[in-house]
Amino acid sequence: MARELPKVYEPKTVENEIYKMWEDNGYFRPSENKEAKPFTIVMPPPNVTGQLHMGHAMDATLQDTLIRFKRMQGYRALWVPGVDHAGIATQIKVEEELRKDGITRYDLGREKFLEKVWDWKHKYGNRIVEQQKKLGASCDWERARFTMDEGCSNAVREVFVSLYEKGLIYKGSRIINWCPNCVTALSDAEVEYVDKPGHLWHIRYPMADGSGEVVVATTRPETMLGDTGVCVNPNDERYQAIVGKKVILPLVNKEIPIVADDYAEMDFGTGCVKMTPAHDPNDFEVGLRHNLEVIRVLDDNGVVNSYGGKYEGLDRYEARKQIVEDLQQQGYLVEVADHAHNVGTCYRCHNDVEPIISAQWFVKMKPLAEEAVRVVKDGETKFVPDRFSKTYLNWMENVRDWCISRQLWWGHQIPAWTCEECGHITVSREDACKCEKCGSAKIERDPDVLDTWFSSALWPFETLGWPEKTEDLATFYPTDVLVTGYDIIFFWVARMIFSGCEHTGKTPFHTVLIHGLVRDDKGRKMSKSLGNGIDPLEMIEKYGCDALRMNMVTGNSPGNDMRFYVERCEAMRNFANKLWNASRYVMMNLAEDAVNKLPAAEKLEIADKWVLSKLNALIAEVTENLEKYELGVAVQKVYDFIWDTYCDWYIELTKARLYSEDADRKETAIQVLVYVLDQILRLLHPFMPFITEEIWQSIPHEGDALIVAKWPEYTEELAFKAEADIMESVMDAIRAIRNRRAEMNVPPSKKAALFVLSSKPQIFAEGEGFLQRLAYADAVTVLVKEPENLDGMVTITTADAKLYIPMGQLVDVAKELDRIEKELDKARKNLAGIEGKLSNEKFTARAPEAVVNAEREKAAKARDLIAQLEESAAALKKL
RNA sequence: GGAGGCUUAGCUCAGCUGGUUAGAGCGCAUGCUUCACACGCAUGAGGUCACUGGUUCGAGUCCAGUAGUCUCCACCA
Repeated sequence: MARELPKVYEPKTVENEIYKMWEDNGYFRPSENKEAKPFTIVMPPPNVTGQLHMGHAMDATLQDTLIRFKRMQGYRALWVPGVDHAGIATQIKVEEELRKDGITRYDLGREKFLEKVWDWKHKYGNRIVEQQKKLGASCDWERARFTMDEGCSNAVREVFVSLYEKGLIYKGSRIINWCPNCVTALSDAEVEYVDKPGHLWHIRYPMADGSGEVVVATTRPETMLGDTGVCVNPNDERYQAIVGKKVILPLVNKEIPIVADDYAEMDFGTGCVKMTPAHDPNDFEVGLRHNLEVIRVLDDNGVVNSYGGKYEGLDRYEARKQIVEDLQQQGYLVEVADHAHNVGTCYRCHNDVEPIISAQWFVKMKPLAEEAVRVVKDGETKFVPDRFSKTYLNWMENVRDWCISRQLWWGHQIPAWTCEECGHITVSREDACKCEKCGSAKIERDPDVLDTWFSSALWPFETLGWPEKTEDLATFYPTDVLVTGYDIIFFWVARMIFSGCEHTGKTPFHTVLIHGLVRDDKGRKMSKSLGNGIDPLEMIEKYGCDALRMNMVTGNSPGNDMRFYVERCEAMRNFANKLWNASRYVMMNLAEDAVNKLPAAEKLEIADKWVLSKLNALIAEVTENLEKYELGVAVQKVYDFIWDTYCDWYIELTKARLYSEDADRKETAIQVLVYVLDQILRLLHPFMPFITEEIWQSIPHEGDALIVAKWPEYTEELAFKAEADIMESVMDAIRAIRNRRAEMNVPPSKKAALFVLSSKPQIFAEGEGFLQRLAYADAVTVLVKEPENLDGMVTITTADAKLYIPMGQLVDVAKELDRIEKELDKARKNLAGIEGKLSNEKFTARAPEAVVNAEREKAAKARDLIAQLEESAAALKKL
């Protein structure tokens, strides 16, 4: 009987059904087996506004591969999914929608606006989840979390209050990065510096006493409206006399002092720097030291305010233009030089960020960083690859206080109430109704919300129930591996580590597996503006999810970017099809009532023992590679085994038996075929979950589903070294014959007799069937001595045998001799190399014995080959 | 100004703790209606592993330097 399967694998029809089957059966939940060790991954929560892109596809594929591997190994594998509320991104999105109706969030008011955002969340928030399911992600959706759900909100509140109580959160006026477009403060990490061509304007500031002038240089002339001083280096002889004097600020006509501070570098520009303490972090520091006034001249929208005099109401760029023009006209502009400089831009909207003095909330980082540095230094958390621990440490050791307040509405509102009577700030776990100091009921809640990353920082434990003492938290925390891209080490990984240490006393994961970015085929970042993004869902539609996943993981090495080639999806689709057809072949030959059971050892033939040995080695290697997070290496080995070892060789080797009349031998072959196929499917399942499950369900199997089947293990009894070697000898002969026939352009349909002379004749007696089928021999004769007549005989030499094929007129003796000479030359060079090594006493004395022995074996083989070739040459010459 | 990555076949990339005849995919060439698969089979061509030194019995693999290239971090107006 034959089980019929379609000739071409159709992923589309399979994937949805399989996924549903897994989900319906609860396979994504960690097993109930309390004896088993837990293994936990928390998923980097995608933005609620997100659309699945290749970055997600790679991230999810790596995580899912690890989770599936561990699940099969018997761990209580838990992959916690969730979605991030993404403060700015989401708010902007909803505001854009409102704009279509011609309204702003201010028209609606905070409460109504937030309702709109929640509406939006309920409407679109599940889209990214559905897309992740298309990737085959085996997360426990029942445990899915949202950074603004009740539990996470509680966690955020608890963390904020407890840090405040410990004095690690404070409110203060500092220079922060301000995005005039998003109208909010940003953290240092949220600023992207871009090299932009600009100018250096040299401006004349006359001395107040009329004794001359100083010239200052600036890249942002509009900030001069807020200048409250000029700074020179105390050691600068040019300016010693004028320190303490005053200059007149042009356009503003105001006297400002000249101060001396190391900050001014003598050899940059003129050595004089204008000081704008409200709009430059360095100037702010200098200002503190010298008691300079702080005058903020730009408002929240980047427009000049009333301190800007006649420039009030101008946007910062217009103001710059106007001011430069006026300086020029009034003769204050000395020089304009081209000057490229590093401009901070908003990581969300990419507009220039303005350093502005502003009252914001900060997390005091120094005390928190200490433990976060220690856990990485002590290896309690390891980065893979290791070089990222340096990146991390460098950042953490120099980290500055974290500005966590955002002037947005969408997010966790800061639990702080300011008293209108006494000015005291009440920070509380419960919503406050009166001032904790004076008892006044006239208190007002801080309108700001927290940085989105403030809640993401708690992700590994808030998702498991913290601050409640839940069973999940006890079981699955600390988590095991965090998988993410190097682009968010500072934003997220670093903050999770110090948060975990501070609030749970434990580093949140022992391993951080870092991957790179997915780039387009030209190596460019995939981006909306370039329009070079490739939609993962489109690839899934076209080539199947498994093919896309394979694309993401083959050739992928930790920490390195990869280019996306559609052609590789195609190649992987082909691979899926190959596996599909190999399975079809096995099933076609399978009896209805077949079971998957390896035959007794005495029934196994050399091909069986060979493939089982190879499989055994594969299992050991792949398991080790996966445990070391070398997913790319692991998958390559599985791929090669399936295509090369199983399909191209083993299946072909079994054909003679499968089509023979010997029921017993046939049975053995088919049993081994099924057994190996089953093992292959297990090894491949973490990478290609759908097709492997689909096939596995169709072959004889024990258990309900491959997703929860046992991971293969190395078994000593299945390592048949000697038999595997024999098989390789025969395969060598087959390859050599095919090679010669191809060179001589002999079509496969033209069979020929084959005579074999070997020091190991029994090998070739056993291998006769293989030679017939795979080396186009019609009859195989094992010889005891060299044939008398070599006329019309093609001679092929391998390490273990000499093969003779009577090809009559096709043989060209001169050509034959020529090629033997070539082979001899190669073999002699090879031997010379090995002998060189062996005659080196230092080598034999110092190299490990196994290595030396291996070289000796190689030398012996090389000598045999040379002897054989020489004999052949001599025989030919006689003709 | 610091830190780090990359440089291996025509293209894109693997190569783990030093010992392989240096691999894969795509591409290329030749042949094949072989009863699982042309999304296939067989065979082949193609590499002084950027360069220069060093360590070692032995280096694509470790160390130093050089060149090219990319990235991150940093307050030089």
